[in-house]
Amino acid sequence: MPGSERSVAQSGRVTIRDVARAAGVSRQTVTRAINDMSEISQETRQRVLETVEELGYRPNRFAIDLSRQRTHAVGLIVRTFLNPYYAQLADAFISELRRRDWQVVVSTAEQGEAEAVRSMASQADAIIGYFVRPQEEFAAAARGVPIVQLEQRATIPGVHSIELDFRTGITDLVAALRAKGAQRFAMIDASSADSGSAAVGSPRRGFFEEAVGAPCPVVTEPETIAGGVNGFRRLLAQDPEIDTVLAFNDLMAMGAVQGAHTLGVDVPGAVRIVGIDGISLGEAISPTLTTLSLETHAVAAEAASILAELFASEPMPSASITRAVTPVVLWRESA
Amino acid sequence: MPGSERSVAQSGRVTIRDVARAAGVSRQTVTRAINDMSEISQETRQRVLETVEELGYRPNRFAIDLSRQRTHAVGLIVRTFLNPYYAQLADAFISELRRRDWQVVVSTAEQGEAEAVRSMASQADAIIGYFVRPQEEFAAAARGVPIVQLEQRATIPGVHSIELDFRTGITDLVAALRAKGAQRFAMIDASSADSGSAAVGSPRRGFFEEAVGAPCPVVTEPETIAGGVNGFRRLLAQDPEIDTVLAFNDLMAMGAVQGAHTLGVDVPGAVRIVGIDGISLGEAISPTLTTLSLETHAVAAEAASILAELFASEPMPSASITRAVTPVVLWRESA
DNA sequence: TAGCATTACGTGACCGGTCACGGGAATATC
DNA sequence: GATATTCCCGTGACCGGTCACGTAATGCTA
Repeated sequence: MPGSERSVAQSGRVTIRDVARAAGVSRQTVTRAINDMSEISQETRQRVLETVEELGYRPNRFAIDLSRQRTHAVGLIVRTFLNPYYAQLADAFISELRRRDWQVVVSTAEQGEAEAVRSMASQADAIIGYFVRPQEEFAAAARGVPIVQLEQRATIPGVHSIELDFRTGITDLVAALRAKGAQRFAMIDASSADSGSAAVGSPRRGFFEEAVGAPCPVVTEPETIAGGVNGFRRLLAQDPEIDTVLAFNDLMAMGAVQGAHTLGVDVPGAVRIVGIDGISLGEAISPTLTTLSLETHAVAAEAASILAELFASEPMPSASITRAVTPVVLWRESA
Repeated sequence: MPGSERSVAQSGRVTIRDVARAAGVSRQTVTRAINDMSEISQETRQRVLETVEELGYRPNRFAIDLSRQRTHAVGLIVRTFLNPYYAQLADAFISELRRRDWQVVVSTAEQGEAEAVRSMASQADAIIGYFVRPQEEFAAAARGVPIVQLEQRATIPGVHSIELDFRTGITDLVAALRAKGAQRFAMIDASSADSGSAAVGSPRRGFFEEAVGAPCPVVTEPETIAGGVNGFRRLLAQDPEIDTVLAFNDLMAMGAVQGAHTLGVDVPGAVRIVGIDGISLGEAISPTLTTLSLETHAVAAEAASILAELFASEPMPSASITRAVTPVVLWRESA
């Protein structure tokens, strides 16, 4: 006769004790049955499992995580899901993190990045985020929770990063474009509405000008379709001879294609248009969009591996870990 | 002299006991300080808070949730983030659920809906999902965790739903289209690749034919841009006189617009094209896409309110709760 | 038949917080 | 001066699991 647990008959949820009592065994034996452990006979396991089914027992995940001291919730912060690039990024992360059996908690940075980090820090064991404001602003809000920053290189201890090697990607792109006959380059840059410094222009622009090697027309627009339309119009007004336009991202590039269409400019016949991102929607327009793909799956895989390393090492290393991913050109019709 | 806690000097994390010891107070006093409770003096609170900062103490969320018996993780399952509609839906849910301080755990149903529900059930207190397979298939996998099903009405106990009133929405749409001169309707329906029954056609199609009142050309294509392109081509080949085309969703409608453009058919001059979804990207093409908006924000708000009701009532009601949301036409350029 | 594994199970302690109490000291009330 | 009240603060129990042990029963060997 097994010792009897002090019964509780608690209202509401059925606990492991209820199952143990009903099956006439101890809590530990129930644990062994549901977790498929050894040191239990086939018959007992069977009986316990049936009892579990009968009572509709569902283990409390908080209790499990608490006692196992295990951690597996990763927070993902992006700017908005309305830009398909971030949606695609999230999609890549979800499948990558799911593979490792990690929970993915998502949030957007609409209320501010520091605020998003702060609230995420109490819910997740690590934070992966796409931030535009300087590291210092949100790093403190993490209160010790490690952050993996996307795109830009991190330098603060505790903040790691997946760096996108735009220099190589854009240099390759320009070279390939030249080989196809491009001569007069131009760019539609994003207005750094909330990016750190003002009039300096984006890094993408810097590498672009560096690769082109000569000063070329650049206009600045908001990161939207409409911005792309406008940008293209302004560029053409500024220099009617341009034959190749790089846009800050795919959304703006799609706008540029639309703008060209409206103005009766043939793409890619008269002007080649290239975006940056690699969203699958680039195939939705005509001509389909040639773009510098940011390789979301590779980024997700690298970020996950950094996290795995972080979780495994004890204590957490304080130095910044950085991995680089190089964008590659996705040749479609617009260039 | 306060009684001294049995010290542990555990490796790794700093716990509430460490803070208590360092500040020379009890655990309860630390709790009072960090949770901004009463029954504590200003000076003590200050001192404890400083100690917290000093030690970098961060409360363990599992322990909190376990002892508070509080629950606030909502799982969101969509088919894929690659379709902007689902991304937009997720965006709406994230901001709605964040407002209520609920955690949002996301997952896609790429590995099958039942499997997604099963793994979500152990991580979340409720599941919101967009499912295409019959309720019976995934309802069991939830093991008692309440589900809110989107779009289709649920009938199984424990499965609630936000129903989209397509009958009203589509009837209104067709009437308005008629008022604008539409006479010969046609539709590009989605092939029910993984939807329950085969040759019957989608509910959207049913309501459309009901509203049109007469048999009209319908072709079936996969739910992609390419499907839309193809569908438009086939429709025109089948009946060159059609003047209004409804597509199953916005992605397909965008494909149809592109197909029309390729065939040299003027939109909306010769043929009006209307989608269903209301994605913001519909403004990205030219002409911009007229569409039946599925009101993602309203859907998110209703689903959240069902959840709030569910969490509040004790025990959880077993009957199905259903709220309806009526789609509204978003008039843009293509119709 | 003593000696030793092996199998199958049970018990106390613990994870890190919170809650319901209880109690001492200072001030107020009669 | 005795009692009541208020303000602070501490202690034990508990949330629901898991882990490290302990132990009884059985089988096998010497």
